Amino acid sequence: MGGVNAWHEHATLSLAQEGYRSGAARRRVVDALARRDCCATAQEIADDLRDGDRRVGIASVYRALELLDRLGLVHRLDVGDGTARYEAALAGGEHHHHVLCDRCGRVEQFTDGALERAIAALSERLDYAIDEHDVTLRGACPRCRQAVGP
Amino acid sequence: MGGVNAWHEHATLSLAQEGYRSGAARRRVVDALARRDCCATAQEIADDLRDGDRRVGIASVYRALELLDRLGLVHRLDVGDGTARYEAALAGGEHHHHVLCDRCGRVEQFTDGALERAIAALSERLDYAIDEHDVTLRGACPRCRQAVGP
DNA sequence: GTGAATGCAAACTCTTTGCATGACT
DNA sequence: AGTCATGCAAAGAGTTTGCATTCAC
Repeated sequence: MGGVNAWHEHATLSLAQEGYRSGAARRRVVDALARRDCCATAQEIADDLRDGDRRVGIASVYRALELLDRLGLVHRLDVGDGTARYEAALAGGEHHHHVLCDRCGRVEQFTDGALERAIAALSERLDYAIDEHDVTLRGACPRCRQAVGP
Repeated sequence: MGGVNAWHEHATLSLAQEGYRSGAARRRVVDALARRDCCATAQEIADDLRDGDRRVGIASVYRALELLDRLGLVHRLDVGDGTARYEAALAGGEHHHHVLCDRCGRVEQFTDGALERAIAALSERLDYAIDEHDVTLRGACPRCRQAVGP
């Protein structure tokens, strides 16, 4: 728990240690990511940061996200709708995967130990030096399932 | 084996049965997909089909792929580079997943029974009615691994 | 004061759509 | 012959880049 707040601190510290200056845009993008518990698109983050007349340019959001991704502080993921999503990368390899409702487009997260173990074992037998993995499940979410049936 | 040739026949038949006319563009896209053993982008397929002066418009490639995807004859996948890839969807749920080299961009396939079992078990316990899943691994491929080290 | 960070707008890439022409049944 | 499929070109959507201004150090 409290991983998200810890992430905020970790991200801020990492940026400073890498010699990046603390501008308003990037700071607010980090804030927005820390508040979220799951992934968000660049546009969602930009919208989230609109506060009256104050707004962060979408280009700055993309630039901040690209930097954070390069430093390993966020994960970029693509659920197949042509729009990238980003989320805080918790330290210690702690991570989750995603379920996408193929009817309403909702994205949720899940974790599964057996899945992680299967992927770890699998990674051993491939010739690749695996350092990342994504799993995306697709199906009707409880709400849509009820509305139309399986 | 010979699943790919079987797929060609299956796809052609399905399209006819659904009442779609057999135009040159779509027929050639099906040919190209049947020849491939792994995923390809729309552009790669279009390039593959350039034969001297004969060429298939990129719009027709996209239209064919979209139709095939809608009929469940191809799978669309996104490895995170912002470009969709497509591959023949073999009948009987037989499928594979992908490893992406994060240095040279090469994409290869793999299959893993334990992984499939873990996903099946996991699907049972989620509230979603899961009907699809993708797994993408990322890491240095053997060639890049040798060139720079792990 | 210097150089990085930001915002705007233009450029770019991938994908989709409109429409006239050509092809299949 | 009638209608669907195709190709071209233009439109869209998401993302990146150029450049002048502002801000952090």
